[in-house]
Amino acid sequence: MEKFQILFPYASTRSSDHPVSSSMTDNSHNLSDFKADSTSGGFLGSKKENYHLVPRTSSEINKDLNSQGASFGIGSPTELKAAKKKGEKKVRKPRYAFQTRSQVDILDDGYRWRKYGQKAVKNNKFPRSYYRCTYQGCTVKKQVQRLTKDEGVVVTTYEGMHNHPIEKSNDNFEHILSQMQIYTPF
DNA sequence: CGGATTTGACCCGCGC
DNA sequence: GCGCGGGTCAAATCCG
Repeated sequence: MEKFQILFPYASTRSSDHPVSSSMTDNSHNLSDFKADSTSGGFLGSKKENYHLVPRTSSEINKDLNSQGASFGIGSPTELKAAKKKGEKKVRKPRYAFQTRSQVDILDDGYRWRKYGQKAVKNNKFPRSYYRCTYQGCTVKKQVQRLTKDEGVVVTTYEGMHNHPIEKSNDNFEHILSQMQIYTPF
């Protein structure tokens, strides 16, 4: 595996005057709803390197990404049909993004993901990949994209929370320890 | 053979 | 209404 480190993106000054919006409205099979709880994201870290998670709000993320010239469609609503039909408040599922510096795109965070799409992103020569957690009933998604600006940087965005434990039997304690760090930064 | 990936089609919201 | 950008579906394909 390969080492990578988390960067703390911050930058920005401008705008989100046009937050890219997207559609998330989903489809036919009603996914079991997210239990949107806007606090903790339950993902974690990986192997041998320790790193910190930086939870952020959608708008913050948007700012960052926009300012880096990589428009990432975060910001959007993940309000679902369910919300519609139930007349509930539009809950936006929280999204958490962070950047890492790595040669590889697939950061192994301990969960098992199934790729369900890949799209070219405007202003970016690298495609964005979409993954969904394969655990039954778990609707967590994540997308990964590399910045053209600096192709050493990979942006990973998580959406939703896992409703189950990590699947992988990870190699060793180091991994577990790094996870513990993740759960306590608040 | 079964699960994961690939990849083009499809769908939706938004701005013009 | 149309086209565009972004997100998802799903059939075909790949791979263990």
